[in-house]
Amino acid sequence: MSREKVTLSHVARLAGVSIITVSRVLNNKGRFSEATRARVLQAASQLGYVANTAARSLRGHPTQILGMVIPELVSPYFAELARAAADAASQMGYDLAVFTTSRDPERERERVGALLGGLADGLIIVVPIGSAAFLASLERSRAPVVLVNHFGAATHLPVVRADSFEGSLAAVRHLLALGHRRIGFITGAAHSSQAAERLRAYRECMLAAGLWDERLVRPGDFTQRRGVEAGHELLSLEDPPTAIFAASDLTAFGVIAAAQARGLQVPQDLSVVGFDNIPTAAHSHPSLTTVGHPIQAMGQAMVDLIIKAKAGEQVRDTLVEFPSELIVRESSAPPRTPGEKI
Amino acid sequence: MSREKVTLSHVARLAGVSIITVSRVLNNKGRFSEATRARVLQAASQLGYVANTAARSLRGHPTQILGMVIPELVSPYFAELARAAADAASQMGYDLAVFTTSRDPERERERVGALLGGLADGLIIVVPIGSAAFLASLERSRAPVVLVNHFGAATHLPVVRADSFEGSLAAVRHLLALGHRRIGFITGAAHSSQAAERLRAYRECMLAAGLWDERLVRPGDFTQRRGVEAGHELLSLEDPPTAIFAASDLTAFGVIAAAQARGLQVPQDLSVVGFDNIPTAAHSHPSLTTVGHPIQAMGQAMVDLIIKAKAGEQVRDTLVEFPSELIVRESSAPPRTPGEKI
DNA sequence: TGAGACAACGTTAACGCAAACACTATCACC
DNA sequence: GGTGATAGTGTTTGCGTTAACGTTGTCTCA
Repeated sequence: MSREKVTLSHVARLAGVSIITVSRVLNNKGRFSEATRARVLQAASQLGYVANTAARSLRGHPTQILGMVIPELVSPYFAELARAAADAASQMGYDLAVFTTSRDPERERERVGALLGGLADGLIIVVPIGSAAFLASLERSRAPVVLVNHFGAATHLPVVRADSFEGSLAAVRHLLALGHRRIGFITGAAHSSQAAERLRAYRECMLAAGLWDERLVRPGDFTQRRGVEAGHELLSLEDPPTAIFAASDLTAFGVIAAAQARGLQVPQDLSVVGFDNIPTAAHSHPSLTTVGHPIQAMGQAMVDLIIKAKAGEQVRDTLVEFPSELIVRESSAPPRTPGEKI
Repeated sequence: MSREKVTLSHVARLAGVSIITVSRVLNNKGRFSEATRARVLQAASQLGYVANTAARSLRGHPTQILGMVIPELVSPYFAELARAAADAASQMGYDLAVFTTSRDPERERERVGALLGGLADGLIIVVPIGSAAFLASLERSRAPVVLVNHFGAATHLPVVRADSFEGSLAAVRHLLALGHRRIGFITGAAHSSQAAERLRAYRECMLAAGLWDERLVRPGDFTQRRGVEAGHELLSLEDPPTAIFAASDLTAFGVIAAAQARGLQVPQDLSVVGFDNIPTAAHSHPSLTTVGHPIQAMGQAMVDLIIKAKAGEQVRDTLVEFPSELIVRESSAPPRTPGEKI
């Protein structure tokens, strides 16, 4: 019923015991009589006492909060990743605080420091922010940190990542097996290592098949808007592709929209394959052939690693890698043979 | 270069000054000579000093972190809301920590308390978690809190919300004006007050037009999956609707997928209108007619209110309400007249 | 009956930081 | 040459919590 903050000493006074006794009862740690326990709980509840997290943390008590830094919230892939981590954390009795990457690396560094300086018990970092120096300083801090989808600078920090290469290879081979020869590709965002892997797989596969053509590759940024644009660009070629592999599902949907806007049918006139297996991919028409990561398992792995690190287990140089998997749905089919044009 | 945590006193020792001098230099507060400043900064950087947020917070220093509690990350609407809040917060020099709602109300209450007990300077709560009692206890705590899209129990806490009624009314009237008479509706999640408003507008409008038919209303949950199902349900009626208004864009896309799977064309055979104006709505084919909220402005309003409250300004009973707006795109058109069936 | 065991609770200190206050030079000025 | 202003710096204290240790009281058993 008080209006300002209630501390242990208020509860203690009301219950007629010492501060430390209240602390023990509320933390269920140490010895106390049943009668005391009842009185303390009654007093605490009457005053609406809530422990001050900052003080606890200062004293070395864990906050039960894990921090997660992701590039953005709006992208379905990152949203799913965050959800998976949140689920796993919740199951282990933690809360997950999600932050989006700051544009300013200096500020980013400060924030990571602040998080580890009492706010969070551990940190899940989804993109390699900043330099090798930054990673090195994280290492030195000995804080429980796990990097996700990190392919960059060498580090001893534990890493959870999903392969993009094999899945992309499977996607392109799937299109080749269907009989496609002109297969377009729309890349992901320039700085993304995952995007680089997807492009690498496409390039390698097309080169091996003797089908590489630079004009079939268009830059993208994982967005649907760019998918529409790049789709039109590819379909405007004098010798347009019969299939397009996009580095994200959103981009793939953009391609489908572009194709439909031009009066083309998917998959009859154009096969489209995405990447990410976002929820929408299964519930669109046509449903989307795509490559997926085991996101639930990745979330679990991140949280497990953090908790292990907190418990003092050795996690240096741990690398947990998950496979990507091709999921064939309706948006990919054999190309029309020359004879059966509309 | 140290491996354990570096405190002010370490920096002080290395710089050959007292703790408070280091504090002053790093916070750029109070007086100190240029020489001292340089030595302190050098020492701090050499040791990799980062201020301990918990200790600062305990001392009354703000953390520059705002907390936000949303029901889920994966829904595009909430993701956009979080993004808007994060942008606004960043602009004001704050970081935004996003939490998803816990299933357990007791745990939720604890967490909110913990956040306000030293972790965050303020809290943006997107759904009315729990009871009037919970809101009352939040009020008593005098912490900077703002409720978003709260339509429930009476409270003196500041509220930012967007209208859903007028926009929904406009959507249904738009379909009526196009000539539709059988207009289906797919609701949002059962517990959502926004969903209730959208249904209320639909119902009121259809009743007023003398077109109300209970069978045209199907329960939904804002998801695309459910949109596919409910779409098939509606289109399987003996007298199917010529237009469907869905309480979310994802659901609307589900309806479109269902229609297309049945060989129907949108909008020629079926008009579809969504709600939320998610980014995808503009870049799909057909692009989606929908109702939108001014999400950027809402995010700004949330953060402004929190900051005002922190500064001691009176925000009791403040209600900032934003209008919803119909955005007409390609997915809505006049119904086929009886004569022009396929 | 008194020594010892142990349960129940309290006192004190410390976590890292910054505000309040206190102190010492240095300098200007009458 | 003393007064006071001011710049630069240090000491102390307390934020709310919990760990370590200390104290008190009760009970058991030889």
